[in-house]
Amino acid sequence: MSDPFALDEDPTPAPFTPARGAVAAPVSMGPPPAWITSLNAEQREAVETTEGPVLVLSGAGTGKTRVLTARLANILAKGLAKPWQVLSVTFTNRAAREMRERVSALVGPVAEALWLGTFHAIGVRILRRHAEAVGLKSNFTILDSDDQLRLLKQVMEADSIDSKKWPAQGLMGVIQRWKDRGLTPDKVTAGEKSEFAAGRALALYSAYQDRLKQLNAADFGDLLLHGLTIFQSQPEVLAQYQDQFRYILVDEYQDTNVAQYLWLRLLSQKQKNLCCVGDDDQSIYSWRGAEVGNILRFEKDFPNAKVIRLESNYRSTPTILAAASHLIAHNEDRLGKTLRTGRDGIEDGEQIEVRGVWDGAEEARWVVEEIEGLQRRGQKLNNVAILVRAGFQMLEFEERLIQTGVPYRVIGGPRFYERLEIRDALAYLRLINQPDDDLAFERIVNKPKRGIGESTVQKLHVLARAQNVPLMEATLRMIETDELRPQVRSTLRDLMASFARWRTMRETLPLTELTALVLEDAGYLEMWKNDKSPEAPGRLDNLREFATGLSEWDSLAGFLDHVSLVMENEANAADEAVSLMTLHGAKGLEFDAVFLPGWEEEIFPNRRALDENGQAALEEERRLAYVGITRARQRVFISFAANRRVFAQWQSSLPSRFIDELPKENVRLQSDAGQFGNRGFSEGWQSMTAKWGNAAPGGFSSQRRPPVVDTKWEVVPRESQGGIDIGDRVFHQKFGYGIVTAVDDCKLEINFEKAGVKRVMDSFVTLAH
DNA sequence: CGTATATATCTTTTT
DNA sequence: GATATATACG
Repeated sequence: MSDPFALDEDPTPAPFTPARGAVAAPVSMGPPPAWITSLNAEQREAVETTEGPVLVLSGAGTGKTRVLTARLANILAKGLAKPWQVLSVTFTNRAAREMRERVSALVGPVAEALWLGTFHAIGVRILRRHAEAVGLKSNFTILDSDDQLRLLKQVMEADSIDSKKWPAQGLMGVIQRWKDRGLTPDKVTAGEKSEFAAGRALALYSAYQDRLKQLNAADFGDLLLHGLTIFQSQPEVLAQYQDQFRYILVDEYQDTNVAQYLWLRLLSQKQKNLCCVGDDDQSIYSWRGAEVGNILRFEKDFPNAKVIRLESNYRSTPTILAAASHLIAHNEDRLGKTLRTGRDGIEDGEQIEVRGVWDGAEEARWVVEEIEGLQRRGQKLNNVAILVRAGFQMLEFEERLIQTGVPYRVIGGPRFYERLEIRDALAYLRLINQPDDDLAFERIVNKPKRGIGESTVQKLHVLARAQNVPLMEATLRMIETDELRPQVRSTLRDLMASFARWRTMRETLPLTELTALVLEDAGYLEMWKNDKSPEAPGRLDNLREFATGLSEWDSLAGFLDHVSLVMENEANAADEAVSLMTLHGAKGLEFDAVFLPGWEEEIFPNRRALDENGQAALEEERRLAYVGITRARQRVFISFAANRRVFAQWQSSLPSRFIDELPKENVRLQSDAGQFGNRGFSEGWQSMTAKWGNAAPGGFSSQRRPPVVDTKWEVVPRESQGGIDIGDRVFHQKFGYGIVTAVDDCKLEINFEKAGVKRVMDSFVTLAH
């Protein structure tokens, strides 16, 4: 471990060889390459200002990725640094992958040797080399949030804290926030004490960290936090990295948290060649500890920093830009930036479609119909996306897309590695890789059923704690005693022997075969073969797929890292398909046409977010809306439903306030009159929108003239919905009969006979007699 | 020790 | 409506 920078980990040939003709020799003469000359003045400045701190404020669609890749290519092509002397951090694996591909296209395979990856991936790479400095072994396990939660529950139980009153999830949040801010237990000050468990959160945090060390494991936050600790406690290690990284680039800087900021600042302190690219209007991760303030702090910490603004948008039509700008202007807390179109003589483009529908199914039907319409006019489905606020909204669209046979892919959906059978298989592999992994041990001791019940595991726990050893070691000791029933004892002995055998085979057998053998030997495959449930065959398929996929890996440790860090499924982008994903997942992407369903109060802006964080959360939700709109090059379709099923219950909903915040002249509002039978939905919806629009400050209804409904707009007489009072018996299409218990302007609270208490717009009910 | 039934909680967003 | 945990019973 003498030289952490030994080249053996850098798969680069020692001499720097430029790509096949792509780039001239280092310190090139002659005209600059096309990927520089094709940039506009600001972009070019951002690329060519290589020395000193640079902050690039780049609005949506202003060519941010282009600048980043050109900057990397420029540094390499000019020979300012070797690829392994350049550190480039992103937030998502997808962004990292894309950047590597694009830099490779410019400068060739040398790009492979760049330190390019997510904060977490880079963090792991560094931590594996210096694990001992924080009490871990180099082969430590990375825990996912599931393991993390189980571990926290154990820690709480050991401290006999009532998990009913204090859910472990809450503690996880508290600890995560501390870690996001770079606080190890010893740095949490008295003033930071959390409410959790009557102020015992800090003690629990401490205990949790101790347990992690025992398990030789780290959670996500640790990947960076430990790095910080190492840098702060071992100046010589820090100095090595400071010398190594001559240039540092950061993507999506607005989403860095304090820990990441400190990490960056330490690493760049010496050379000060730090380039951060971000957009405060696209900051959508404050719930994960992101601090937009890091953008402001940048200029303070690096007083001579050059600030470059990219405001020319090359992506969207002027209509879309205008709508997005108008919406985001409702935020008070922003640096202020004007996006203008970067292309001359471009047409305004189609108006934004806003559509109100009856319920979620209707919405899905409309969206897919529109998609088919676009497709008929030659639109490639790869360039169409449906962006939802939250994962649960995807289901309805999936169903409809399947029904109609429109191909789609879910991005960031239910993850392969999170399936139960895959997690079981992974637990076996983890235990082979790292015998201290008690969480994995507990998961599989009795899977398949071996007659090892809770009481046996308890005995093992007691011994493990008494002797301060991992469960696997405790088991080995226990089977030497006669404390266990003979049958249990021999089962465990067999299991331990199996693991010993597998561990020796690990060296010689390819991973695919090793996995197949382990699962077969353990009886795990047998278990699913005998399972009569309908999903069992699918699980076996998944396990087969899992084993096959392992053939790409030659090291078990490397694969396990991949699983922990790159939880996403590799989408087969080759096929033409509509993308379905969350708004968060869509950041950094662009499409010709974008569908934004579910623009309803409670859903978007999300109520829980508002409950927790009030005004700040509202602004973040609005930024999310801004991100959604600005993903589109040509068309934006926004929709909202009057009724939605949440859990198993129907709820009525109001259009999102964000709809009101769109500029009237760029919007085409549609409501299909007559489509809802004669019960007058469209009438009700019009009156609802009109009234609600009037009530909302800055609303558009008073000014705008939508083609479809405008004429009836102001005409709907107030009395037509009025006349309903407390105590009236009313009828609602979905909820049935009920009694009105409260009236708040046009909103009613009704106690339905079947559906319980609901809040409903008055226009959706009729008086019953 | 294993299985069956009841129940509570879940749906904000991700590495 | 689905899944994970709690409880009772065999």
